[in-house]
Amino acid sequence: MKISELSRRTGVPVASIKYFRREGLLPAGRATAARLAEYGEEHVQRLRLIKALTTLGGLSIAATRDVLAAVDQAETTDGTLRAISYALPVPVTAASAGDAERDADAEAAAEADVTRLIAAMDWKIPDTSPHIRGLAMALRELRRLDADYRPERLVAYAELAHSIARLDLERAAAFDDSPALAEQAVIVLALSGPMLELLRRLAQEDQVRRRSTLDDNPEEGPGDGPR
Amino acid sequence: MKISELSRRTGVPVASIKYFRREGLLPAGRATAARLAEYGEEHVQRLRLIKALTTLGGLSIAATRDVLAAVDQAETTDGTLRAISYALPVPVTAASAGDAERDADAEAAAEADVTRLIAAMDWKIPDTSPHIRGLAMALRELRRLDADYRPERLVAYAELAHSIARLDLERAAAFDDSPALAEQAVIVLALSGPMLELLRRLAQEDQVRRRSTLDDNPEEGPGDGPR
DNA sequence: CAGTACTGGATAGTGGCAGTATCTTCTTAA
DNA sequence: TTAAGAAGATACTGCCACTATCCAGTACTG
Repeated sequence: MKISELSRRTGVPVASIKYFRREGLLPAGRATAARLAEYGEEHVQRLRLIKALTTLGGLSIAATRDVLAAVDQAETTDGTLRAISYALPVPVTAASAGDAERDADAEAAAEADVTRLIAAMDWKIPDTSPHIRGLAMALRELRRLDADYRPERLVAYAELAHSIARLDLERAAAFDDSPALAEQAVIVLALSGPMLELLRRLAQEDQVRRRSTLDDNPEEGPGDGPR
Repeated sequence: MKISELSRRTGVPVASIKYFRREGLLPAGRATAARLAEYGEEHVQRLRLIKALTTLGGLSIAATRDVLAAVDQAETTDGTLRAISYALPVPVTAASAGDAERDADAEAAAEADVTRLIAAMDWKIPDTSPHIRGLAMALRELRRLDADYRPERLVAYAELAHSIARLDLERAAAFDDSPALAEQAVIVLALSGPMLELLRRLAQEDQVRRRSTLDDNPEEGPGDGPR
């Protein structure tokens, strides 16, 4: 199909398709002449994925390129999963300069907290993981706001995060050895977050409403509570 | 204190402090003369909160202003919680035009799925909640990618989201009737998400690594699994 | 009490990002 | 053979989050 039809099928303007090609998110079409190319279903699917990663996943164009590169280089199942896991940008990277006084101290303390949490959860994660630094920075910032995010508190969240990750990986593993693995894996790894965030917001809304009406009854009605 | 000291204490450039004032995120200092003002600890704290909401929470300046306005208008505990819950921006708002054919159909079907999910979870949420539309749009997009996010699948995530929301609200409720309630509430409601996302990514990393080494052992070691 | 440094406020400028538009050269179907 | 696209290169736009400059007014300094 021509680029105009690709545009029509996906709803992405021609100029944007060209832009994605320039930025390396979309492979070129099969050239049929010096100045003509043919696009196929894989381009349609790729554009859908690009849109999902950017609008739902909130990824930048640059991050999307990196993630898609990992998808394309998929060799083994594990390698694919790992590559995608690292290609995804770490939310919360840059923090502030702050008053810089004992920044190093606070940073080190926060990182130690994270290390302890990881040990408590029995997670196997290399010290070099960017997520460790990200979480440490987040905790430092929260601590500065007098928010109570001590490790004991965090464990409850960590256990829920663990359950979510298990659900995610189960879903990704279902596509093991399928050619669609890499694509489904990136969907699961990159888009579960935003979806979960929406569910969390809905659940929060419910909790807030319950407080409003029952007010001083922290217990719940029938039919809820996981497990 | 003068603006320069406020800047030094918080690490925020003077020009940015002025910018935040202009945008209504930061109240003006107490005027001591026609062209001089005095800032206090509340300004320091407010700047910390602004930084946390923008860098950790990923909120835009406009969204931060709205959230802070809700914090400042805090009257009752419940009102505060509700105002903040609605002031937070909905991730995933704008979607695509797409091929527009049966967009309306798909949209309606997705929204029905969400309604069914909410009923199944026994959540009390008004039909007008922006999160419902947001989730519906997210599901439609995922469905288009052939990702398996049927309601049955979603329930498992929803239950976990419910648990998280309960943890969050418990923490916020601990500050009930405290003058810091609104502030702590906004921290809990707005910043739990990013923190959880980091934890989820760490947990994902662990799961991926476990697959790599044990490969075909989906069961786990000791010390994990929530409840 | 002059000089300098600093202040709050208004306004203008900057840099990055994600597209969007234009221009030129080519291809092809009517 | 000519008008309607197509492909690619390059330039432009709009938004956002700052950042810099300018101005009149204040305050410490010696």
